[in-house]
Amino acid sequence: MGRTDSKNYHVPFEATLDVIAGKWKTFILYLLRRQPMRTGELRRAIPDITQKMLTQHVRELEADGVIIRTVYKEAPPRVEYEFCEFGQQLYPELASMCEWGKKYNGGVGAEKIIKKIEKNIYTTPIKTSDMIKPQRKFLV
Amino acid sequence: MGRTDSKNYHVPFEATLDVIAGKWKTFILYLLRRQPMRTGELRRAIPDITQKMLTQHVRELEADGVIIRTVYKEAPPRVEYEFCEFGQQLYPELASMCEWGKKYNGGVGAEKIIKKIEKNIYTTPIKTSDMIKPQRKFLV
DNA sequence: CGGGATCCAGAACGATACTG
DNA sequence: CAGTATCGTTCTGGATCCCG
Repeated sequence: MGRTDSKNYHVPFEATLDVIAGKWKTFILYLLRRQPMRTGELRRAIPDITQKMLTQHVRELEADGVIIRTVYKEAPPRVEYEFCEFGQQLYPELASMCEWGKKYNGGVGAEKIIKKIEKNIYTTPIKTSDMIKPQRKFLV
Repeated sequence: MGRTDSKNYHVPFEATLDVIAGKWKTFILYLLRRQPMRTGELRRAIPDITQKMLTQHVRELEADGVIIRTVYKEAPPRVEYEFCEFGQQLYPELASMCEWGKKYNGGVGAEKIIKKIEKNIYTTPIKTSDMIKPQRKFLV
């Protein structure tokens, strides 16, 4: 994201996704979760990220109120990034997503169910009368 | 996403994001959280979504092992989508993200911290000696 | 009714060169 | 060291038309 727009969301967690989605944002947030880091540290820690993308993503996270950027008036210039208080409230969400991500593991965790889909669903349509649809819930 | 690639993730929750990110995926998952729905129901429930995008997103979620697609051999054709067991394990993650999303609320929740950034950080660089850097943690 | 195929616009991302 | 500017590429999403 990056503020300026102010979108309308239809779903509660749409906003959350909008803030943390981006090719390198996950990595950046992950690295900053324990301690502040300066620009160069982040760049070296993230393989293949370019200076441009690092700056861009880190600025968007700042604009969204997740991290804080501190400029030290020194020579050579020094800039540090760290989670701010509002951003730290994301920790439970991130931790929670870690759990599922590990199960999924690039599709490995989903293999079983995918196989099941291929074998059963497409070849053997289920009769309506056979279907059980338990009510589910997970919250607002 | 949509399987076929098998990416390498550097961060545990990168995979989770990859699966649920997409312009309409949040909405689709949100609608399916309580009961199965057929294609037309989803399309009518999601304003402005096109047939193409609905099919595409729903198929990717299926390929990622999150939802199941059931085809009923009837006339006219009837197709239903619902969370599968593996996908249901995402519920806590989604619920968790709802919480932060509500606080954020399109930037409103972040307003305070943004104001603080604009006022303090840019104009008054903090002396290194003044900075307190508590160790943080949120999990692997 | 549900969905495939095409073509296209715009956003996201990347390579490179340059600045205080 | 950190960041800006420009340009090119790639990828996502959308319009439109057609099919069983």
